Amino acid sequence: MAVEQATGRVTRRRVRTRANLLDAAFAVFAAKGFGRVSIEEVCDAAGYSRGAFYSNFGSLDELFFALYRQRAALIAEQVTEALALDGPELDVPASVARVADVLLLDVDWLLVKTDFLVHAARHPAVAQTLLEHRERLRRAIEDRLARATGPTALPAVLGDVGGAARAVVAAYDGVTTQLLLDRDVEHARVWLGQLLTALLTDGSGTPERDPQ
Amino acid sequence: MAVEQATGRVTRRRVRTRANLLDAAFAVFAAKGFGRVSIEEVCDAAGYSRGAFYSNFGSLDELFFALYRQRAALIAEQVTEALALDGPELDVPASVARVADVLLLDVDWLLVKTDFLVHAARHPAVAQTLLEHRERLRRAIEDRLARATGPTALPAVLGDVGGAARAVVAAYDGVTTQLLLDRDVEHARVWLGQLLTALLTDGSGTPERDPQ
DNA sequence: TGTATCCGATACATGGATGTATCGAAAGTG
DNA sequence: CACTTTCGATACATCCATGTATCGGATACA
Repeated sequence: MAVEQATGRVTRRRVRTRANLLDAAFAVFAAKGFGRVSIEEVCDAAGYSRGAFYSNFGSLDELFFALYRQRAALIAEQVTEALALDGPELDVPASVARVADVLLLDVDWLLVKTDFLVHAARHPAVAQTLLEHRERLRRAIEDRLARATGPTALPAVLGDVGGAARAVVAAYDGVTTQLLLDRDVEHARVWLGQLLTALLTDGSGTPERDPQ
Repeated sequence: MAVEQATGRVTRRRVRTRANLLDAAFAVFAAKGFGRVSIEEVCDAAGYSRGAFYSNFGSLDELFFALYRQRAALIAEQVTEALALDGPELDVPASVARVADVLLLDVDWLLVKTDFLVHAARHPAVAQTLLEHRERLRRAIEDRLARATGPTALPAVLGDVGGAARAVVAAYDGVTTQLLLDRDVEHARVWLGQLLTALLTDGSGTPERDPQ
């Protein structure tokens, strides 16, 4: 079983093999999909035996969850970084381009993420975690939008800034779905750009601003 | 293996068991997810033994594919029907409401559909089929939009009517993703409505029309 | 460097899923 | 109502994945 050492030694070797297992798992999951992967396949890919696995994780589910957390945190960090590059002014096309680069670059990640989504959809506790993660992302977008636009700057049908932020997430999810099928990253990028521009502006191609 | 009888008798019993297997498969797949389901589970749910399965299908993949085709055709039919209820005038809220009823009503179907998506994402031949299916759906929406709006009636950022239709599909996919996690069908419906209204209009809340 | 602890490899037992071969029963055909 | 064909149940052999127990080598620490 997975060792929960509350106060044991923190072995250097352990964190290395754990990281290796996670990396290998990412590749294997991306290639074959969670649910079509055996523990042994992950171990083979990482160059370990199953003993190593059971010493670090209790089950494939646990590994999958850890993998998702690791990678999602990485992406979230990169998104935050990309948004921080903006000045106080919100340059929609530029922001979108940078964020889209981060979010749509790695199709393997999208595959694993979708696997995780459909897994979460059937496990309420996991779904809760994922919802909270999405909530944080949404809030980051919301803050960014609020910082640069006035209360009346967005199309009224979306409601407040929160609605706009949720629309951004929905657009991202929608583009992702198509991208998973056609694998055309470049097209997905420009398409996401168009979509977000349409959602965040009045249709003239530039975002509405406060009446000065 | 699955019997391919080019010119045999068309047994009545056969079609019945096949249909029963498909129905049972839908329930089991929705509950546990493709990839976590064994052939025997499907047979148990349907009240047959594995002999019946192998007499009708060659593999779980084959059954899954048949299941998707069956249900997708059903949904497509209902969508077409819902769109046909419109008069020549395009009443965006009304159309959206009817179509959303069809598309978002059954969370079980969304689960199976997403399973199929992620399966297709890793099997190019399957992806091709799914892309073609989506293409047909998109075209139906496009026709419907073109019938009721003029060339300049939609926000310019989306490009032509084709772009608008793709935006509709993307919005649907995006809302679906969220719905899978929070399971709030009612909220998803109004949310999809808002989103589509925002995409298909100039932001005033009513669709643009040809200048008369 | 000694040594106590930890980590991961190996071997084993078990359960479950798969595919096939065979046979009795059901359903279509004349 | 024969009787031929098809369908699906049962039994069997095989394989693969899982989880656990054990043990030797690696690692941290004094």
